[in-house]
Amino acid sequence: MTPKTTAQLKGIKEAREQQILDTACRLFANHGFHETSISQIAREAGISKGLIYNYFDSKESILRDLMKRGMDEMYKDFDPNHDGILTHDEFLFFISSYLDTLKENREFWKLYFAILIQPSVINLVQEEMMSMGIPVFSILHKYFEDNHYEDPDTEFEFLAAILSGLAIKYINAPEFFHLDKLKEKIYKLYNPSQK
Amino acid sequence: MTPKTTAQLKGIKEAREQQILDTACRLFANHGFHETSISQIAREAGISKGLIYNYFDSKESILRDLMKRGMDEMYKDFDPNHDGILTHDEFLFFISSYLDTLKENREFWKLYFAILIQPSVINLVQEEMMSMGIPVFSILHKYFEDNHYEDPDTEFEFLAAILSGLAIKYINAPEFFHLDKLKEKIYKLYNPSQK
Amino acid sequence: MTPKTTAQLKGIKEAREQQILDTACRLFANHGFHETSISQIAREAGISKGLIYNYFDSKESILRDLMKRGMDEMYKDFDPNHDGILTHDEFLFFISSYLDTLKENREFWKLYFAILIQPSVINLVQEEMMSMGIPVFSILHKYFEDNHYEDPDTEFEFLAAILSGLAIKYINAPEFFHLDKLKEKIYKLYNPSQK
Amino acid sequence: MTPKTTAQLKGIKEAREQQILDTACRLFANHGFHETSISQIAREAGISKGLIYNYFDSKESILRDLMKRGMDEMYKDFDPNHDGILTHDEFLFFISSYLDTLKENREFWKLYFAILIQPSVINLVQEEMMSMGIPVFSILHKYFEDNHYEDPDTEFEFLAAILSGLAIKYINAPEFFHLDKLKEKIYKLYNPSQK
DNA sequence: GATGAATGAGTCTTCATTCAT
DNA sequence: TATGAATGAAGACTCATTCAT
Repeated sequence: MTPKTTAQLKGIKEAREQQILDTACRLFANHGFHETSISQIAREAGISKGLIYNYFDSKESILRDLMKRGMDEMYKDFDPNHDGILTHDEFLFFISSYLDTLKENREFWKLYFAILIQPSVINLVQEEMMSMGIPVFSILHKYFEDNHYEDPDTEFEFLAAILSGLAIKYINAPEFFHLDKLKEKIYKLYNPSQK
Repeated sequence: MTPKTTAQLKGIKEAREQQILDTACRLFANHGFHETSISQIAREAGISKGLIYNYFDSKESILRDLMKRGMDEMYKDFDPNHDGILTHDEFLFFISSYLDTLKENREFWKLYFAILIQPSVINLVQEEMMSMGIPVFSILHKYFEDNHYEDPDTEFEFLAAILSGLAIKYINAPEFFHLDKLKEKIYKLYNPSQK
Repeated sequence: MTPKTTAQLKGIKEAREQQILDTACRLFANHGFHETSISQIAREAGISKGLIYNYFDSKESILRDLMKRGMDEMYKDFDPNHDGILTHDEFLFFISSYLDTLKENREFWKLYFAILIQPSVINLVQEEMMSMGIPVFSILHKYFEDNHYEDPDTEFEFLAAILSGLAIKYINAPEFFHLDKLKEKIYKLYNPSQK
Repeated sequence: MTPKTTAQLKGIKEAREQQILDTACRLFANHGFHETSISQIAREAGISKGLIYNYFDSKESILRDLMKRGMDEMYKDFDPNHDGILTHDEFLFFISSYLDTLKENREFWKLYFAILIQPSVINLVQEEMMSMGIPVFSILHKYFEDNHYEDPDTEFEFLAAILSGLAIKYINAPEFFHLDKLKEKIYKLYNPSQK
């Protein structure tokens, strides 16, 4: 009577979904969103074009899903006790895990920055990026205020630039960019004794 | 009556070419390369689609030309006496004029970073970017060596990250990014007294 | 425990079949044949896509079946004693029940006329329509001959036009078309005293 | 300097546009709107798919154009002096030219009724059909009022049904439908002496 | 019998590029 | 030189139909 069990179906669906997202992330990141075709994703994921539309409403929605999951992953180590306040240790821990995630999720970061830059694409995922990004930014900003930095605005902007710059450089040439040493340098920069 | 002189013709040709490049730069930067059509460039430049192909072989070649000219412009203030060596003042001047050019040529920089990030597009302009970029990078690196920085590699990578990061942040939100104050902060960072 | 009897199974099958046909009729009539998808029929009938193919060979065969059943229903009141001859009363009764069925089976009629008009679709159901339609037409024609109308051909054509026209108008705007009054008008038209 | 003259271009454009409309009308009428593909129109018009989009924004807009032109043509003989009032002669003339146009523009009428019936299509051209249809209907209705028919509403509905019915029958089987004789019959019907 | 994941051909539409004038 | 009509390949998306379970 009953065809495939619910559990079986759920398993298949989740595996397929992840398979599509992984392939799409890699292709979007390396070739661009508009430059990657659904056919290409299907081909590389080893499935048919049509099947993709059983799992996602549109090419855009794949991107949105990708961003949403990436953002969740990206900020999971941020402000660990979720009190909206960053201690110095939490601040350093954030920087450290940010640099670590660059290594671990290079493909996502490539995608993230490619999208950040393309107005035609950013509009598609603005909501996803904003919902995560804004709280992080404001907590970081607050950190500089709370710690009595002379010019918290500029400090925040500077840190944001460094973090973006490191990311963009590393994702494009990981073999020439030594994150561990750079991490140390940043640590020194934000060591209270030298503030 | 009198047929135009060769010089006149050349003048017209160059003007048209520049007109096409300017329009293309603006559109590529604001809407993306693949999202900008030749028709759109023609329309906004006030000429016909066909005419563009009298000046450029293809859409790609417009992009290549654009990058080539942009790079020339971008590094024209670098190492002013072309001795391959950067004095401290020349170093600061480079940073300063780099930040200035971000303001003046925001459109080009938008394009530059969008392209930098997409390997599939970068291949089209790799030659142009390399031929200009490598000497700059090696001279900067040499600066840190010559000035006996502890770890010139890391210093260079860090500076490169800062400059890229500033650019990418400023490009995307110029109203929230205060380049003048950031310039000061960087100056302090590289002030010998604090090395 | 006891496996279902053949009769029970047959009952289920017929119920399912009717359920599919009803849903399909409603959707085909309201959205068009090509605009209605098998998924939609399945969803609205509360069954799975695949199951439809246990009952019908194809989407087209659903339409064919629908037309066949509709035609049967449509002419069941025609020439009640099946003698191939229409008395005046039978003639009026036919007109009356035709108008009544427009009200009762508006959905089917919508479908019928939509199909009637599209030769490319009519081919799919031609056989069904012909096998029912032709006898009706010839009996009607005979009625005008038997009753010594001046020009039976034209009379028949005229009546056919009226009946089709009433249908098409009523189907599309039942709230603006008053079948009862129109029925009276037609009755008068065919009242022998005014022939 | 100047490429093709303006006149030449205009000539080409108009010819092409008409060529596309003619082909589309024939195909839409005979196979249905949704069932006709742009490729098919292009193929039968002897041009490329892409070219169609130089002349029309979309498949829908072809249909809209078609309806608009057809409506204009269709009502050009209606209420010739445009005073909003139909004399008896104008009334008969309208019926006569309506029947004539059925012969002359059979393809358009096929399209018109096919569309009238399909809810999925009628929405696309509602505006075009309403803008012409409503004034005509109200003037016809007024004719029956002005001429003191017992029940103008029913008279109007009846006439509308006859005209639609004649059309639908004729366009589907012109060889079996004798418009001239039917015209005479209708004339008699509306001859004042028999009112 | 019943399910729904999977397929792939087909649809509308866009656009870089060519070419007659 | 300059135009824009014309082409055709490619893209996102839909859907009838199949089939393993």
